[in-house]
Amino acid sequence: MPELPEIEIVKRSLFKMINKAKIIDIKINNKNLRYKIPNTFSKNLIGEKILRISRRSKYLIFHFKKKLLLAHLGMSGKLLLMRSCDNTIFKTSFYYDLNILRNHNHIYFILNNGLVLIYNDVRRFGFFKLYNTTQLNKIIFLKKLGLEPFNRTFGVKYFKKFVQNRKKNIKNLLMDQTFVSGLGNIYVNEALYMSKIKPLRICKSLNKNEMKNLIFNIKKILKFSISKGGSSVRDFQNTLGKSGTFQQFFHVYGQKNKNCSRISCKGKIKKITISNRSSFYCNRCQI
DNA sequence: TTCTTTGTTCCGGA
DNA sequence: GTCCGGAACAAAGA
Repeated sequence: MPELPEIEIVKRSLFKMINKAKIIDIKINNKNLRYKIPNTFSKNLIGEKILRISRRSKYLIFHFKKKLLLAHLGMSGKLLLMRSCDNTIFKTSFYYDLNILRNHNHIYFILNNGLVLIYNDVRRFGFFKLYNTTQLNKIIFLKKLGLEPFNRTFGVKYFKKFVQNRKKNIKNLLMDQTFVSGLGNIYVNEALYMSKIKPLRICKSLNKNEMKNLIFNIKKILKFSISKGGSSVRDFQNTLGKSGTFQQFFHVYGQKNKNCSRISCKGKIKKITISNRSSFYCNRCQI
């Protein structure tokens, strides 16, 4: 379930291993990802050198001389690197001890540095889209996004202005990618717990201190998770097949019926559904 | 067999 | 026109 920290981890491991590599071949096993991969995809990418890899929200961007490749991992997408052995790479010479089903390997990018970048996605909700431009502001997916959480402008002033006349609850506001981009269900639940705010609170009702604290905690929790290699709940693994450990630090997500981890609090963690998504909160310290 | 899970888009109602 | 949230999407595990 890749959210911002997980994508950041993937970006960093990719950068180390394949930045400046050239794509020399592409094999597509399944075109039917969230958007169908066009027939021209391989032809337009073969021969291109990866000049830079960046991240915006939960999107990965591969930069080429005159093109951009936008990638989204959806819910279960994984990018894996494998070492190729000469000319038999598609038969037997991939080696991996990961618990990953090979028939969910949808795309193989063969690189000139002896590595193969594999896109694996059980649910096929992820996508790749190639653009004939190097300008990020031409990409509609990115244009719609709100501020990055680490942006300095993401503060109380921005929050106040955005929630004016809004009736949304705070959980849904934080999930709204046009408000702040990169958070998903896990980090929203955890950030609200840290901030002692109940997920059902109407966003307008937060006072200035609560807003300030919540914004601070969002930045803090994302940074901490990145430092732990992200969370490995269900499907997430980084590009080298390593799992993150942030899930060891969850206080509410998946903790239904457990005692609140705040020493002075005698509350219990409740699970409710908000907009078809599970929400977890302490019934005592989150107000 | 049914429910749950994930992020995003689409669509209908207020 | 704007805002909001439910449904849909794929697939697997409980």
